[in-house]
Amino acid sequence: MPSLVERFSSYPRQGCFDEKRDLILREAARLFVERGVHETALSDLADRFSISKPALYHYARSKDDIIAQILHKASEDNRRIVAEVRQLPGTGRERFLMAARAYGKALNTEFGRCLATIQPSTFSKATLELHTRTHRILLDGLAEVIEEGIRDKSLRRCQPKIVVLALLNAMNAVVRWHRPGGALSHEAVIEEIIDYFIEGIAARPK
Amino acid sequence: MPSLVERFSSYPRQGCFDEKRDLILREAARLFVERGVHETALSDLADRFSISKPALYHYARSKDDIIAQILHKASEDNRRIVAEVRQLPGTGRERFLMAARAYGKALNTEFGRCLATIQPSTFSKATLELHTRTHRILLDGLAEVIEEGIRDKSLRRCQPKIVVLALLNAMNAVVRWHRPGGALSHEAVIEEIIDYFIEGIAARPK
DNA sequence: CAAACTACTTACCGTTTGGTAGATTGTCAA
DNA sequence: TTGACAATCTACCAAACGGTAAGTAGTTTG
Repeated sequence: MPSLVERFSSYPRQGCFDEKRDLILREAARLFVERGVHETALSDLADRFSISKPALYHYARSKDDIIAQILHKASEDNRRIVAEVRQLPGTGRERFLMAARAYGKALNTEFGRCLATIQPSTFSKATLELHTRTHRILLDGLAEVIEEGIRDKSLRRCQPKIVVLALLNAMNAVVRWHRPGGALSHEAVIEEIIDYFIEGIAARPK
Repeated sequence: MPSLVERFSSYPRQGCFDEKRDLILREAARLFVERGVHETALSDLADRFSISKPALYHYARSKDDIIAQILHKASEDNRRIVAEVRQLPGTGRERFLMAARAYGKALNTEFGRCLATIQPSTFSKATLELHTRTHRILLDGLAEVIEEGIRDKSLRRCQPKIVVLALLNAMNAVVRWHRPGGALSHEAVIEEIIDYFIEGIAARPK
């Protein structure tokens, strides 16, 4: 599979605006995860595609706009997860498992990894507000599923919001410490973590 | 209780070098957690104590040295936790609980919070190496306790390293999302999270 | 008192970085 | 062919920041 950079230069000079922007955003997300936002200069990003720094300003209004666009793409996945889990049949426990797996999968993309590792202190005020609002949707959506699990007795009594925050952050951190190529794949690690949590809040036979 | 800033100016002009440095490091740690490392200029830190920026260079050789000193103080706590848990009696499960609680307590200090939230991408190469090495000690120490719990049958079969990483990161994240003054204290939140994990990996009666 | 030292100060420097102005090149439609 | 537009370039700027040079109060010591 050709790298993002190779695919960029294979595009014609004109047209393909959306595709090129997507490649730039994905490479930016990769660099932000790898080195951090402040350690990634726009000239670094431009160099990766062998274009000049001002050329980036055709695809984004500012550095913060790059971040905002990345967050927007990533949070769309999260919105979708919440929307889908609402329509899923089954017990609260089963649906929570499905939602957690979906989140783990979305996490394993450039945008997902960036959303998981980026520090809100690097956001502008407007971007921070947007991020907070969309993050709330995910948290509330998942906590709701746990509450249903408690009601239908598939899960024990617990603090749904704390469970969700703990699980999401434990999964997010995988992006920081897990390096592919080892004994366990990203999916396997995610599955393990979900398993510990579900077991931890599962209803117990008396 | 007087703030760090107030305590600084109450000291005499001379003497009290160690105390003053400690206050500066703690305030730096607070700012790093609140705004991030790159968003905290040394002049910001100096302003908090109403001193000039070069005055800071009496207490640290560089900005990275400030970070390194903070990390050193925080990792001393972690070393102590590992050393103490090795000498503790009881099952693996009981000892893991104690170690996790001790970590949660150390987390609720300026240096602990900083260690938990700071991004390694902001470290210099030397500081990163130091951090990686001391972090390993904590991870290995805790994983070892879980392995003993599996052997003594107080814990079920699981992946000790993944459990430790998931738990520590779930706890670290509390620093980012928990705001004191709500319904639950820091300690209560930590206790909840530990409980989910211990239940998640506890041995089951057949 | 005077030397020596601690704990600062003001003024400054070099570098990096996000962002802009304005010219230029390639492409397509009329 | 030519006008219009998309895409990109070179050159540049202002601001911020880490860090340094050199000098100066206050304090202790002989």
